[in-house]
Amino acid sequence: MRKPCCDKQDTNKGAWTKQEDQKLIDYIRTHGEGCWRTLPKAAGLFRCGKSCRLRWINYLRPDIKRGNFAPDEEDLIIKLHALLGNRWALIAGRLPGRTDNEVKNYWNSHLKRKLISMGIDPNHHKLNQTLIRPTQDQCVSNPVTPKTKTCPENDRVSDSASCLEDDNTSGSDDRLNLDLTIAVPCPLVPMLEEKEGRDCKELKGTFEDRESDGSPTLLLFR
DNA sequence: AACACTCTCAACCGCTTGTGG
DNA sequence: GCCACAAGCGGTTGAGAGTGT
Repeated sequence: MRKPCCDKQDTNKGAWTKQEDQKLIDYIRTHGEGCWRTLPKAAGLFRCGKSCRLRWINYLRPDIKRGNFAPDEEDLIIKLHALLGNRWALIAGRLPGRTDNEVKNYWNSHLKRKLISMGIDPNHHKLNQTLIRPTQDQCVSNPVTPKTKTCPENDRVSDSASCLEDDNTSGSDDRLNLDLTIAVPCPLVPMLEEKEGRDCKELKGTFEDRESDGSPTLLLFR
């Protein structure tokens, strides 16, 4: 039988108070992240270490990007989900400033439903046979760049689905190579541009499975 | 205004994975 | 290789906010 991660009798549960948040922030600022098991006691918190870790990672970390997901982020999540499944931490790792919890919640509350409403199976990212696809009148494909369909409701998602369909039919190549277009978060653009010495507002990327752990690496290029 | 219902998201729980002895 | 422990992850829950009637 596994030992509980903390003495449940002495721990607070539920929503965090401002004071608790401040204690955690102050402690981590001084001592850094790590050793979550001993942190609560050291920081004077009556919380279990896991709870502290979660609070920090999902809410208090200074680099967290809050607010609505951009269409580009939505698109990327859908593509990554098709690629990786429910591996939220991996997906979140490709979205700067987003946490696994946030991505998971957004998927469950928005994207999943969106795909379903469009007749796409969110688990397998395949079009249901019964789907009534938008007519030419409703959804005009750009003959030059299929990625820029103009469709009411949302085009990017349908685009993701169609692109994934293509991916699925392209055989069982082990090497992942998704052609993606992502928007770089605004605060990062100047940094990137300085580093790259060029306009980086829109970059193209591809995933390549070239790391020993098998996780795909996002390579940016133009 | 009051109630019911739905939605969102922070937080919890339990399992898995990684690491050091 | 085995064990114990800590950290990480994904599924699930529930409180509170929002919306409809």
